[in-house]
Amino acid sequence: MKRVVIVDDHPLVRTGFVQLISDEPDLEVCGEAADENQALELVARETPDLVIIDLSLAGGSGINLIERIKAHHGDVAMLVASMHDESLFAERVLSAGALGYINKQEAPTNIIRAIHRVLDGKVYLSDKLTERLLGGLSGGLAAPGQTPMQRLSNRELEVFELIGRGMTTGKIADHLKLSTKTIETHRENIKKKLGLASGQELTRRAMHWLMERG
Amino acid sequence: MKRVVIVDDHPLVRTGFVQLISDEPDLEVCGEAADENQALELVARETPDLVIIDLSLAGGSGINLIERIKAHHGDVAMLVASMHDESLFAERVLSAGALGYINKQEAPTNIIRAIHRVLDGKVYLSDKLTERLLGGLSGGLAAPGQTPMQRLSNRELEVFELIGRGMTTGKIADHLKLSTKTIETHRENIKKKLGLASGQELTRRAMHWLMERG
DNA sequence: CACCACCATCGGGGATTCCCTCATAGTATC
DNA sequence: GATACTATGAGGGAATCCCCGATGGTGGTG
Repeated sequence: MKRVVIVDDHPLVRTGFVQLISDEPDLEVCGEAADENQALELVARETPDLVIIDLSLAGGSGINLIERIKAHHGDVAMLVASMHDESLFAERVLSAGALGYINKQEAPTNIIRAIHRVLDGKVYLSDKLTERLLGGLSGGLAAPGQTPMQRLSNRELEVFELIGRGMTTGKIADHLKLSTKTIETHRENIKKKLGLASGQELTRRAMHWLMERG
Repeated sequence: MKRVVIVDDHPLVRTGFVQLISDEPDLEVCGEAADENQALELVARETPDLVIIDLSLAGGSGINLIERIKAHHGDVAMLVASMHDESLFAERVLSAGALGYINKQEAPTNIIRAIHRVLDGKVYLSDKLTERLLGGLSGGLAAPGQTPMQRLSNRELEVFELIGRGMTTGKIADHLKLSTKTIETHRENIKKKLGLASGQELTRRAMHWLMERG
């Protein structure tokens, strides 16, 4: 019998999880929390096998909670449930210490599957995202253990940063005194290295990256 | 015994509602729907006393659904449940035909209270919001220029949100079954109303806005 | 009712960007 | 030197951006 703790600031969603998990013969809910402090206290007291964490917690993005649980109870499995598009957060969530990322819109069957996979110590991501992440790695075998970001050349990083500042392709070309075509190529290469599907996503990613380092 | 239909694209939240409502002696759930079409068909077939509607439905902002239900079944009560901050949507929702607006973060007690009020044909809003709306009426009639965001029309708000999700113009047109040209015009008008200079800025603003409200 | 303001829906047309593919010179790395 | 990566650029078709304008609908206001 695996014991599960649920962290979500929406009572309705918590109830949904409890119902879903209670229907499984090998799972039981041993506690609910609505915020970060409650969650930490609960995990310390109950020492559950799994913690399900909502990303959009009020106050403290959820990622922080993952890191703190990881630090104090390294052996507990964590599954993140979010309503955001995964592509934005999945990597950060994994590197913070969680084992899986699932969207709340998913069918209950998939949620259950994710829970079981994570309890087995395996990573769970949607097929689409797994594809994307693995694709990014296989694209360049040259630099194995590196972050996708670290694989960017200096020039590419420079362009990436300017994109994050909201500059258009033309402005960047102007600013760096290069051809528009060159910037377009850089954009393509960056997208390839980071495993991004569209220019919009590139802009999005660049912005987020900039925000994290002031 | 009052009969309730639930419209929400998150299975977990639906389960939560069902649980919550089943615990009330005078309420029962007579159907669930995950999108607009299912919802309309269900309401026509079951003729419930109350429809609980999630605002952030995938495809057709929920406001549209309210209007269509109002048009075809004017006598059914509608309560909107959202995870968004009420201030932006409450007025739109009421003028579209719903009787109440509640945040999913609310305690179950409050949700039940809202359901009962709306079933009685009365308006339900949070204390804070009631205050604000009434205050707005009595205090200054200069109600017009509130937040720039509030000056967006329903459709524009819908497009804005999809932009924030990273959808391209084409995807949005496809998603809403509209011409690309229409979406382009909406983008232009949004930019004008929010005082944005470029499409990049529009994307940026839309993303930020989305992140702040989960 | 007539009028006006706004809304939602489309189109034209030129400038720009996107996206994919290819190419060349320089520079490491081995 | 051979091989890889980097930085620079081009070609071309599709899509988008951004400035116009247009139509029908709806909601108020005199």
